[in-house]
Amino acid sequence: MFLPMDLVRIYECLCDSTRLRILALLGGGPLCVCHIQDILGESQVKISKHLAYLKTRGLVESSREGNWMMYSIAAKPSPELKANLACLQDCSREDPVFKRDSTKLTKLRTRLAKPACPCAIRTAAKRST
Amino acid sequence: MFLPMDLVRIYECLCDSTRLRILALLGGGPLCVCHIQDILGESQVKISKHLAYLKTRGLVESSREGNWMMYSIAAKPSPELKANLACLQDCSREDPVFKRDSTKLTKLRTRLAKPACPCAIRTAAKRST
DNA sequence: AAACAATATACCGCTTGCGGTATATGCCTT
DNA sequence: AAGGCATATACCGCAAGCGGTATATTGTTT
Repeated sequence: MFLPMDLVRIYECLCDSTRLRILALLGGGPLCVCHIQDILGESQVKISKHLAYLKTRGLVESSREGNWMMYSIAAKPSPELKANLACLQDCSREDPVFKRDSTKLTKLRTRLAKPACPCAIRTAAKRST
Repeated sequence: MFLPMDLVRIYECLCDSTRLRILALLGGGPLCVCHIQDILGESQVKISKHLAYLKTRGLVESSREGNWMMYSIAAKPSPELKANLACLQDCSREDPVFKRDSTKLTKLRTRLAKPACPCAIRTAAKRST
């Protein structure tokens, strides 16, 4: 009665569209919170809380980088997690929302020579005014 | 913002252990409610409600067979559903709970020459006393 | 038509999730 | 040390899920 729980925990993480989008993004490598926030166009709290949710369930890890928090897919995913993330990447390939997100991400990445934070950009913009 | 919904709907179905077990069982072919009920050892209401849940979201279909209701995986599953069910079957291969369920199922199947309902057996047992 | 068997639904209480506003924390710059 | 930026947490209200008891529904048997 108790071992499908690992799987259930995973699926609980997957049954929210914001979290799906986050995971799809992180599939492409680590990101800081404000990156995610910018790409998804959602509030800071919302993103932060979903990240916390994912973290407590072990799908995601975080590390501080100065002022920013970098989030990434768990370094040592369980076989089930691995399988399901692969499945997600596969399913999301066709979807307009996921595609838009990933386009936004690549744009962001090219716009920034080094993978700095968009916050840096926002700050720069403010200063130049 | 709206198309990952198909995926979300699927994952919502997968994030309960009872539903996972049901889906894993149905992966092996159609079953009537009392089969499922017997194998999982859960109450009638519980099983029935989870089946209804799965049905409204299109993961599962039902057809009446005399007194029984036969449930089966959707005949024309979306690619996402197909992928995720395959993933589930894969993940469940190792799990003790799923294994126990499927063993119970094969026992049931061999015990019954034809795939009749366990209810028939229960009834017969009652009558013979 | 009456009783029964298999399944579904109504209602209830409890818990969890979700998103929002307000506020706290931690690091960095000046 | 003071202010600012990025992020996290507390609290709240609302909606949804889950499992239970009681009851309804539908088909079958006698």
